[in-house]
Amino acid sequence: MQKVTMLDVAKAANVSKSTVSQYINKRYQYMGEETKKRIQQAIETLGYQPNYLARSLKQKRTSMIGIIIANIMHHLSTEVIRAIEDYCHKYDIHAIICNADDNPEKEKKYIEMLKAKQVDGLVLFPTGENTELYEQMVREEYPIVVMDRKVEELTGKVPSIFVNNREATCEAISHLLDLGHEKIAIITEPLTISPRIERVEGYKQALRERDVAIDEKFIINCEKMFMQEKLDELFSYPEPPTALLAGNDLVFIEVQKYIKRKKLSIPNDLSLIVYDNIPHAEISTPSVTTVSHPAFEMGEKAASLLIRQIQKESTPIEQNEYQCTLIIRETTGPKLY
Amino acid sequence: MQKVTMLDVAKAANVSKSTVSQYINKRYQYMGEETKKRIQQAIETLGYQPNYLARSLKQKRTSMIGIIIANIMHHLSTEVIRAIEDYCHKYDIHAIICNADDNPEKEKKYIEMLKAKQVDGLVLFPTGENTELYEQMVREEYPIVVMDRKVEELTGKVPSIFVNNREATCEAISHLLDLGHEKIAIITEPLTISPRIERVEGYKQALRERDVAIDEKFIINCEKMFMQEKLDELFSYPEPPTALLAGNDLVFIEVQKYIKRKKLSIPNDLSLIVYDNIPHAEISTPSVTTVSHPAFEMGEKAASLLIRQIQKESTPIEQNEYQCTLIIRETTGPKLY
DNA sequence: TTGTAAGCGTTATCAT
DNA sequence: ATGATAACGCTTACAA
Repeated sequence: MQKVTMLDVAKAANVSKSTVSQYINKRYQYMGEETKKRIQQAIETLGYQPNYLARSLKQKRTSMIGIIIANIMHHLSTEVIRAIEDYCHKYDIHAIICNADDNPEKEKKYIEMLKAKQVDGLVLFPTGENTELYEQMVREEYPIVVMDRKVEELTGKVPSIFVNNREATCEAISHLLDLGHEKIAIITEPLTISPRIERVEGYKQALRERDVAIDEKFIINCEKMFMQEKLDELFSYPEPPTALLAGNDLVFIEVQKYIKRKKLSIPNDLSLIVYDNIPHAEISTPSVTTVSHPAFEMGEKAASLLIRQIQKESTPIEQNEYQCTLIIRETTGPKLY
Repeated sequence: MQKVTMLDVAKAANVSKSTVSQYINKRYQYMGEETKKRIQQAIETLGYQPNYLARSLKQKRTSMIGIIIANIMHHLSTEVIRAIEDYCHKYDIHAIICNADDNPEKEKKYIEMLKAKQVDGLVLFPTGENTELYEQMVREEYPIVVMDRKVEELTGKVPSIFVNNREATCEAISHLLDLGHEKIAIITEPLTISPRIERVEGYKQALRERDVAIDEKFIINCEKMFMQEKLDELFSYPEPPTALLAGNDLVFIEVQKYIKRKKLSIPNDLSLIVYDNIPHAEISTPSVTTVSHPAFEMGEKAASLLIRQIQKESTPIEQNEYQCTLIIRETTGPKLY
């Protein structure tokens, strides 16, 4: 295995380590043609591969960044990751992905691990629970970009990327109202993080703007494992909802299960909007009306902001707000039968 | 940022670097209680975090492995990755995922990059096109586990994990025959890698076993971008197929598009089986009959085989064949209307 | 144009 | 029980 070192190459080429190093790093300003050839020759015959570890240790940068994802199961996460990776690729930077699984312990562990591995910076979808750690990183001026979830210790202190949850949800609900729905429900996971709170706010705002009474029974916030029973309850009311907004893609799965179990016909029995990009929205039958993130742009922006920080360029500590858009498809379309 | 080093801790605690190192590595066989406390104290007040880079350089192991995925878009990939990560986690090993995107160039680049980063070993879903590189790794006795695709340079030389593509496909087609179908089509991507070839073989075998004529027109192997037109052609024959096997999850997407475009009703107009685990097979409507991989076990096995090699334990160079299973759901069920 | 040597932050081998 | 000191494989002044 990897045993051939730069010194071996140097010996084989009859030059010194440093000359080989120059060659490897393409700093052949004044290097003799002859020497280059000998070195290249030696590298090939020995099958030499530089040891990035050693280089990183010396250079104090690893050309790696970390991405701490709150929950990898969200499709948005994978899209953003992909965009970040693609962007980093251009800079020969490698991204290491860690899934905190909505668990602050894991988040902490991963952040510490990545820093120990000397990654040059972090894109963070925070759980929100590691206050001290966040503050410490801000103090250290460790390069960070925060995404998706607002946490007090970080907003205004590091570049951030959010979306217009409130407004986009408001627009979605307005669309349902336009279609004539009056009994509209919303179902989300517990209101522990900012996007969920903002989405419920947007829901209420839309109803208020149109003078539709807000019925708290139509607002469900619970863990996924309790959603089946909550949905049972919801639809057993005398006047059940005729439209439903699923607060994210994972919630949608629960809704789908319910729909299947009750053999509901969509959109005949129930109109449906799903928050978040979901993979088969377009091609499933019926196709799914969604509130969709510009995931690609968000990821690109995150990567560029992080890389700027790493390269010590002045980086505006701004909150970048991206616009989610309502994409109307068949689940809110005209009745099918 | 990270500037506090072991030496700083040593000074603060009034001991030497080596003592701190002992402490960090929990080798306090003979270490004084008093000393331990002082060191711990110093670590905390300084906020010291060990530099894994330096450690790895010295120890010649990084506690990282690489996973080269041929195509991350396959759901099987993500499941296997997840299983590998979980398993590695127990050994404090971190997995770095690289997506070769079915591109041999990228595969080569990533393999070389990962080796340069000194990862301790590789789980490889090979594209099959990097003959020399594969052979080189075998020569170097670099720890490797190969998955999913058989390539000549590697089989029999490194531990491998495959599935019974032929038999499982045969079973799937037999099921369709049992249901009374006689016009059964199969659609896959081009026959460039072993699993696809084996699946088509299984298809033919099933028909032969039941004395059903093989109609080459019913065997489609083409790039995804041409599938729509091929499907148009397929269903415009005088006697179009009444059942279809989609050769993997990505092909299924194309099939879904077609179904939607033609407003086919499944399984009334067409029975459907999809090879590969697909995420919503169970909860979509109609639920999808699949030939499903034991992805979790495969991933675990891969990880364990790799870790054994890394730890220099004797590792059997065997081909582990896992069994795919036919899971019958509604797309091959009785007609719905 | 190339070589010498110091250092990056650890671990590991000896001494003490 | 703890400390000196030499690696690990590379980069980078600076010297030649």
